[in-house]
Amino acid sequence: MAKSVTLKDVAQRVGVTAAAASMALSGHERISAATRDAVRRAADELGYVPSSAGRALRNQRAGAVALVVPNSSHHVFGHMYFMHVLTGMSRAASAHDAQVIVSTNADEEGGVAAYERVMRSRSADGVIVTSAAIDDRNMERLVASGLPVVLIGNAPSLPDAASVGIDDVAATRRITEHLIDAHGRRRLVHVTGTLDHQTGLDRREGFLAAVRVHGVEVDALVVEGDLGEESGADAIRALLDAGKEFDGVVFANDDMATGGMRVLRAAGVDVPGAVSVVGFDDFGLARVTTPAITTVRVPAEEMARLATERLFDLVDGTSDGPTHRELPVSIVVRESCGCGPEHRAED
Amino acid sequence: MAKSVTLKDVAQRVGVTAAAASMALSGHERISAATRDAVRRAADELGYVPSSAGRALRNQRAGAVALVVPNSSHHVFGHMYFMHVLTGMSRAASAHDAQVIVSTNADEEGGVAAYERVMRSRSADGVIVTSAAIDDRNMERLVASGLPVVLIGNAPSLPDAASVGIDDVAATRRITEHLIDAHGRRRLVHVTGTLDHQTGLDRREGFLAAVRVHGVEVDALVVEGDLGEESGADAIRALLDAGKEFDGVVFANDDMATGGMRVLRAAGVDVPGAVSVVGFDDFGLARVTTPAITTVRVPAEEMARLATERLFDLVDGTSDGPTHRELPVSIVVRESCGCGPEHRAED
DNA sequence: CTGAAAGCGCTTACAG
DNA sequence: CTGAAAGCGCTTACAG
Repeated sequence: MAKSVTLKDVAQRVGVTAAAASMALSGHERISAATRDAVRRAADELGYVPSSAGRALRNQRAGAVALVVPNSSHHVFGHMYFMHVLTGMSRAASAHDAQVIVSTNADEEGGVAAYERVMRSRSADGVIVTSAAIDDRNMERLVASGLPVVLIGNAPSLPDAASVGIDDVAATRRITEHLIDAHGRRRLVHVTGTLDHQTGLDRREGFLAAVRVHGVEVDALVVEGDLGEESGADAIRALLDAGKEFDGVVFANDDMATGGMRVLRAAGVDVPGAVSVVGFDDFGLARVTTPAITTVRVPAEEMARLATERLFDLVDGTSDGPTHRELPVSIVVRESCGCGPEHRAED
Repeated sequence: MAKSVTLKDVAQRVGVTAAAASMALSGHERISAATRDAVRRAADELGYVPSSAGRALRNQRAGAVALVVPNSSHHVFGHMYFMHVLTGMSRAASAHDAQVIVSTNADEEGGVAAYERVMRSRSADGVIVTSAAIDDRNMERLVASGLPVVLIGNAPSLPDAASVGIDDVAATRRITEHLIDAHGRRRLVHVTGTLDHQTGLDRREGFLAAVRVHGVEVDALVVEGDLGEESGADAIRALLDAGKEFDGVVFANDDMATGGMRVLRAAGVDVPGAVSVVGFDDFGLARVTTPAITTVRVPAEEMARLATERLFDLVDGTSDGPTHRELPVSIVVRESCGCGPEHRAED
């Protein structure tokens, strides 16, 4: 490793101690303006940047936050989602001069879960966890340990956890009602997400609430999917093969909607003429399919930004206990439901 | 911060010094098997994980590698690309017990570039840089500084840099030739990427080489794009408005191809009937459009994995100077060119 | 063979 | 007011 510039180097050049140089750089008042400026100039000239390790050790603080991605969700969520989350985290972390560590947690069964490794090694001062399965024991342990954690999403089973999410139930209910009210659809199908994740349960509940209220539940069908494009295709194929009749499909995400629409088209079923389709997420895919998908826009980046802000509060001790923050979502109306050109229905 | 378990805690429980405990955990031979096991058991029981800061300070090594994303390329590359890169990096980093830091480098004009901050603060032992502009002075400085850096992509202007890339020229030439040879297209258009990036130049060169060799350069048109979906749309719209005639378009990426196809469809031009279209990247988008896009599959994850392996070689000093590694690419034949069902043409 | 010091780079509490 | 020690957690080179 190339020898790097330390505080001592800066101090020596100015003829003060490292301690004084440290204070000078931090603007401590006991250092005269003259030496303060001299030290800062020297630091600039030498290209001094504080050692993160030295600082972390002394301050008992890593100056970094981590994004932890449970194994289970590797296939579960599309890549785009994580990019939005990373972008949001980076934005917040930059504002706090902190680094972002990504722990895509390969395969760790027994032993300390990757969640905890990051924390116990103090590489990060806190972690953002997203899309963990409901019964993820490691999550529970981590939250119980008292280490700073903020979840993205809703976790009713972890009431002690700070979290930032959206109202999946209400959103799915609204978009389902759009099919019923605006398009007169009555024979509705819901293709669920993974049901070991809270979003899967919530979106299904929202769908069921809508059909119940509108009295069209007798014809409603629920098919289990896994959020993958193929599972959307499989679900529709199974329905068609079984001779089921339906005029609207509420997919728990856009990926499945894409797969489902592909099968419908191949079967000669017109979307949205014969069957209205809606999705969920709007992470990029929904806009580029043909027809473009009417969907619920999940503000992933903003969720991540807020979650990270909250995490810093926790780390700094500037906060008052865990709270759940809920963000509004909007429905982005495109073509797959039968509406005209794209527009957005605000919350 | 919750008080964490240190080596001293482990040592005390067993009744040895921290130094001995350290050696025991690392399996140093001077520690007897009995105490070695006792220490390890104690470490397990207490949930001891070494402090990354302590270790980094002592070892003069962060145990982390960073992914640096220049500002300039925020819009330039789609999100998917970065996820592939991150996945590849994580894989390699895990194998070396290293963390991955993401430096999405907000806005830093003067002063030390984010590139260098990460390195000088020794938060990371080396960095992977992807998609830097050709004339990025900070890149040059970083490479010149001798700090471990590996580029993803080709950088002929930085011969001293280790890098992992693909042959953009050959790949674009091949896919252009596919339009000429397999589909008899003669009036070809190329919509370029950003020309301040090497891939932009290389893909254009590949296109030009193909039309030259096949004697169809008289009708060839080159339009400058910026890799964004809209710029693909704009390029085609301009061509149509100008009354240009063409029967094949080689887009420098799939995003632009998507935008271009949208405009063609809106103008009533059949793809691939009247105009064949091909893209580049295959990061996910090309598969879901209608028609699906025939494209060059860029092995981004594998490039990142190899680049990271190379980076560790550099960090460890296990390597012999900078080298450029080139990965093979394949052409994924789908519908937009006029071919039948999807298949892949290997390199 | 083993015990314990030294020192990585930093910052703050303490001694003078 | 200012100088310099102490100590964060770790590991290895050194002293005994």
